[in-house]
Order: sequence, then structure tokens, then C-alpha cells
Amino acid sequence: MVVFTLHKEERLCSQKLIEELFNSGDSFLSYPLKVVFLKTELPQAQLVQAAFTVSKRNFKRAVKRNLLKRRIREAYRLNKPAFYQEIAANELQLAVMFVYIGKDIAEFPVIEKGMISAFKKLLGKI
RNA sequence: CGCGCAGACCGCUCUAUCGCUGCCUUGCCUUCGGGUGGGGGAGUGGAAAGUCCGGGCAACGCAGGGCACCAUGCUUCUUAACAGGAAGGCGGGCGAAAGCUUGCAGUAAGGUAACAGAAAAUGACCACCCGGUAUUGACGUGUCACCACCGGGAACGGGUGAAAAGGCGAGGUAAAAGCUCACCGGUGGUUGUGGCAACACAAUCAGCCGUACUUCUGAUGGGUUGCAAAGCCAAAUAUAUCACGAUUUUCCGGUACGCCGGAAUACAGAACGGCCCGUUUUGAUUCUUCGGAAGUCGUGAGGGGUAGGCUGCUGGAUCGGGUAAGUGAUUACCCGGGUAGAUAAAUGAUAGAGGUUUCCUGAGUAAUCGGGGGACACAGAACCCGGCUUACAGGUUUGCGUUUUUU
RNA sequence: UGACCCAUGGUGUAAUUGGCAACACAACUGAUUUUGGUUCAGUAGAGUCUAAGUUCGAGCCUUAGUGGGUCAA
Repeated sequence: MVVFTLHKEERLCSQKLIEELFNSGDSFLSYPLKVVFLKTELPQAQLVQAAFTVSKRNFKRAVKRNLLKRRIREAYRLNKPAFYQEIAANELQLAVMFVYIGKDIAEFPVIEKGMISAFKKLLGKI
């Protein structure tokens, strides 16, 4: 069954987990995104918890940051089912953070392309 | 019509697919905590921004008075309040006009005014005038001239400076001066008229008249911190140290064998979130025969831990419309609506259609029509309101002015 | 989100009521030295984050903006 939802349980909200992720997680680049991930125990019964962030350093206006985060979230939401199947097959739990590192506001197709290649690389690393 | 000025308002729209966050309703399962599915409806601004003012609300504090500190500054009104707003007054600047913009407590006492300049406010450096003393010269025996010193007169002239002691004319004088007079400017008092008032106008009298600034004076207002406030639940850690209380477990002292308190002194500390008086309170000392040490427990401070949830949280000085009062800000009444609550932080993504505008291009004398491409601003709620300020593609509308030009 | 602070030569700091923007290090030139360092002598380098206002005059006072930083569970 293909599910395109993205409820709160699928998002990474715990400040503690995020701190741990940045301290001890691995990372790689998939332009225009930087992916930080960590195999760990999650508090909820979810395969993956993901978070999305855009630096205030590169985009001063809240409107632009929100726009980019929404686009990344859409890209994640629409392309995750295949990714989930692989994770479920390996019986893993994963925390992931997507950081936007581009300097300009990218169009949706560009972000989607980066997201798909990020999924491929991520599966390769695990 | 065009151009301009002021005010008010709007801030791209629709459809499809896939989603996000609350709310309402409902089916199924349930260990009654909840889990899972369906349906309905809601979900970003004029500035949500800057955090520049003012309030609500919350916690803490609070006899009272004074000083300090901060803020404000023509008048009247408005408001919950304001450094906001409205109407008006006076002065300066811009504009042809509509209008825009800027300033406004008080100089009674005090302080300051660099450099320059004689001097920055009891103004005398040069030049001017008078008197005295001494020298020199001329004429020829007391005058004149020159120069020096002393004493006085005097703001008319001089350069400086941001600013130089009302302006100009006449009289006056040894030389001068509002010293006097006419006209003009300005200040203060009194009276009258208009206005709620600031103030304006008129009459009259007076002294004859510096300027700017604020650290100065006076008036009014101001407790502090802010929803990461504050409260509750869960989870977690270690109670070092300090204060108070309880206990009699132990020891010592005193006893009236119950137990272990009270009063005075203004000596010291603390509180009144700056200081002082004052007040309150605690300790200390003394007196009255009256306690001390260790342990345990509790409360508070402090330390340590946690980074999850709930309340606060959205119905309010509320929004829309109407009527009335007022020049207006605004106020009163009536009717209707039921209004975002997120928390690594929702309100979107993609596709198509339309709208506005611009560019290229084709048809046409032109109005206009067709095709293609681009653009559609500033900007994202975070406890809530009232203002201010700043950013902003384009558009709608009301009132007013109009030097030139056209009709 | 709320509260607050700062901005002056390349760097770190001064500037008394508002009256000529100062000092140290660094840089450059010269001397000393075989050379470098040290030392000595000298030189240049800002118009005070930006824009308005008050004032005769603004680094300082007022207003608006820009950039950077701090604190609060």
C-alpha cells in the first residue's frame, strides 16, 4: 500500500535526538541538500523520523525559509514509499535530518532530484 | 482632460490531484489508557516586521515622606493609556495654489559660549574728547603743535565671530550716547472686545530694550520583571551548605518536675529591588533562674536533575452594518456574525484555466483583435490589544487646488 | 518569542559640558648589523556603520535604518 502521508510521528521533534544526531551521526552531500543520519532507537514505533531545516545565515527572511522547507518536505513525502520498503526489509530505525545548503531558492524539480539521489546514497550507506 | 495635494480602501482568482494543523460528528476494536477509519467545516497581514511608545494580564513587592533617576513639554479635546490622534494658536522654511514640513514650559536666580576678537556681558585695544604733570619745537612770554604718563568722559567708527548691546533721521555736545524728539520694530503692565483656552485686535502707560543652549528652575507622570511571566503533572538526580520548625534518640546545664519562655535597650543586620528619614522585623546584649551540642525528619533558600506534556491560549477597550451627537479624533444605542492557535513550529506542492501588466510579433487607417514569452510586490501569526515607524508591484475611490496649455 | 548591548586607521582601545579624532601593535622608509631580529629616527594610513534632524559647530544629543553580539526554561 502506497502512503503519501507525513504525520507528526514521522517528523523528528525531540531536541535530545537532534542533538545526538548532529554529535554522532554520519553525513553526505546530495546537492542542494546535506543529509545527516543516525541508526538509533526511536521513541515511537516508526521506521524513520525526518526533519528539515534551512539556515538563517543564507536566507534572512522567514518567508523564504518556510518556502524551501515546504518544498523539501513535499519532495520527501512524495518519494518515500520505495525508501520505506527497503528500511522495513532491513528492520532498522533511522533518524534523518535534511539541511538545505544552496544559496538560492531552488525550484521544486531540482530539490526532488536531489532528494531521490539522497535516498539512493542513504540506502547504499546502511 | 492633464498635472498636483490630502484622505479612505483593496492587496490576483478558480479547478483538479496529493498532503499538513486544530475543531465538530460518527463507525469499528479495546486491557477503558487509547487505537483505527469515514464525513463536515475552519485555518496568514496591512504591515503578521522593527520592538519605538502605551495598556491589559501574570508573578514578586508595597505604612508614610523626602532626595536622586527616567520621561513629557503652546492650548483645548479624545482615550483604558500614550511620546499617539483630532481641532485650533504663534514663529520659521518650501510651493503658483490646494497643502506640506518644522519648532513651541520658565528666564526670576545660577552655569556655559572653543578658535578668533579689545571685549562673549559691571565691554575701553586702536582711533576720539577733556583735565593734570613732564619733555621738545615754533612764535615771542603764554598760547599752539608733537610725544609720553596719570585721571576721567564716551558705545559714534574699526577688523573678529554663529552671535557685538534696537533701526533710521534730526536735535544736542568738549567728544558722544534713547540724552531728547518724530517714525518704525520689539518687551512688560493695565483696560476693553472676541475666544472654553493658547491667543488675536484696539487703547493707554512704563522702562528705553541683547542672543543661544541646559547640566539650572518649576510642573506632571513613573514599583520591578516579563507568557522562556506564572501554575500543575510526569520523568530524573545527590541533597554539599545555610536558615527555621518538629522530635527526645543521645549528652551536658537549669528547674517550681509541667518543661525551658518573656521584657527592655536603638548596638548590629535585613526588608521597603538606587539613597536617606521613618516604619517593620531578626539577631546581639542586659535583666527576669534559664538553655546548649550532636543526630533524624519536615519546610524554605541554594545546589543538582529534566528538555516531555497540560493550563495560561484566544470572546476581545472584538468584527461587520445602520442611526444619532460632534468641525473632527471619538462616543452612545440598535441589529447581525462567532472569528488561526502552530511548537525543528501547520496554513502547502504540482498541473491546468482565467485576470492584470509588459515585451516580441501578425492583421488593420484607427479603435481593436490573434499568437508566443516574461512578470504579479513587501512580506509569514507565536499571550492579546491601541498607536508610531519602516518595506511595498499594481489598482479602486472621495474631496480639494490649478501657474501655463486645450475646449 | 521576549529583554538588552555594541559599531572609531589593518587589529585592539581613547576622546572631560558638544569645540584641532589620540595611543599601542601591525605596515612602509632609513640608520645600526655580513644578513635577520632587537633598538633608534621618520612616514603613510579614518573623517568615526548609513541617512535625516537639533546646533554657529556632532564621534558625542534626537529619530529612522543596517550589521554584529549577549542573556532568559
